[in-house]
Amino acid sequence: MVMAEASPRARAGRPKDAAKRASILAAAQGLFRSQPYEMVTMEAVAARAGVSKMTLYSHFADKETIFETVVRAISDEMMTAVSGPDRAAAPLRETLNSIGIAFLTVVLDASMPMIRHTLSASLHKDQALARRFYDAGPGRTRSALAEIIAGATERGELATDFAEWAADDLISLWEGGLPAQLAFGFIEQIEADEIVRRAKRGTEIFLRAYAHPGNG
Amino acid sequence: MVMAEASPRARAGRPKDAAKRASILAAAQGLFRSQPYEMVTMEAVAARAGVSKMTLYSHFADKETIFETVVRAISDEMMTAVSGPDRAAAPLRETLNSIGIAFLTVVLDASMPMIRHTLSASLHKDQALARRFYDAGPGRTRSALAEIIAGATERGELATDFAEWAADDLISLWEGGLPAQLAFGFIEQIEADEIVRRAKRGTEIFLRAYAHPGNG
DNA sequence: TTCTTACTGGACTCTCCAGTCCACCATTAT
DNA sequence: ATAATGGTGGACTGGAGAGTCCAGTAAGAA
Repeated sequence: MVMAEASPRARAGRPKDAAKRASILAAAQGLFRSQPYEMVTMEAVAARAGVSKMTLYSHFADKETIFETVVRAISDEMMTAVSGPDRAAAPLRETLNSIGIAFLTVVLDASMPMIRHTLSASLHKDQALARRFYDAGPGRTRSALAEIIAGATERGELATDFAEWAADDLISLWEGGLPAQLAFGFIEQIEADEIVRRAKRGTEIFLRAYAHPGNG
Repeated sequence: MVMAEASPRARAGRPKDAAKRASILAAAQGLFRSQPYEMVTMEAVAARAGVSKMTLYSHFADKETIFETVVRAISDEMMTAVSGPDRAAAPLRETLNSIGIAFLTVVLDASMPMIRHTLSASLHKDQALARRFYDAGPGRTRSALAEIIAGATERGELATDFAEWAADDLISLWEGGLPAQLAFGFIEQIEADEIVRRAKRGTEIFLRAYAHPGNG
């Protein structure tokens, strides 16, 4: 008569449908990515998920919880994208390029601006969530880059003053004017080619700016 | 018995109070800068302006009109800030620095993120307004920079491939990670010193990346 | 089978907010 | 003075959307 089973305890009655939960999240993600938080209605989420509104509320406490779950999912996506292949072996330029591509892919191709936008709105309520999101995504990238840059500086490949600032520079160069363009709605979608081009170009300029005087 | 006077025809009755109109705009600007559009209530604007709600609606048709007027005011601010001193005489580095400072001052110190945020939300309704805003502000800066950079390239001071892209790079370097920081709410206010530091640093890195091989 | 929980659809409550109406007072032109 | 318009405060309307309730049905657990 063991009460607590390790595995998810099968309660009596009909179990919740995991597929429904998934489709709710997918629907919400789609909507949160294409419009600001306030404009996403629960009705719309339910309709898009092909689910009744009550089911929404049975799986998630409220709108904010759904949003938070979506954000967390994207955080995970970012984490895996950025901390992808091991970077010890490859030369600096290749390493930076591949991180840049991964970063831009998530940040831009996933059409993050709306999410980011929404985040800043919900900050007033939940600064902790924003912090988590930043730490999991952009913040992690920044740290990883700073580490790489510091290493390259120690090996004499680069001449940087302060690795973290240099990492900011590199990220900025990758992004170029894109976030603004997206925020203003001038751009809808970005092709993979374009992402690669931008990442490579940003890396190149970065390396030129921070080239060690001795090299090159 | 001329009907149409050139000057604003003095209609019968009590004239509108220009000061009230101004205080409404000031109040609205303050609010729109500190929170997203949807959260700014007309009640709040009226209260902050020290004016009744009806007066709001007598001066402006509706909430969107007030917002648009605020945005236009900031556009003007940006324009004058950026197209400030004549730039023919001064050396390139100084020119870029002063533009950078002006740009950052408006974009960051005026705590634009919320406005930008709001803009992107209202895009769905009024793409034209967003375009106007961009053209008056960031777009104008970009063009001016591209022109300057193209000139410097012709004179052999810089080695750039495509002036507009280089302008994007420069702006990105000025901004560093700030827009993101602001969007996430990690930063509230930025001091003038910090702006100057960032502008100078960005310019320096830009010049290093695009230095003409021949120069020193 | 029977019990328990999940899901549906729709009606419903609550709250918030943009925008309006009204009765009254204030200010200016003629 | 008188007409015409501006401003005030408060009550009001209308709409939208979050979250709830309920009666009925579906589906796994015991």
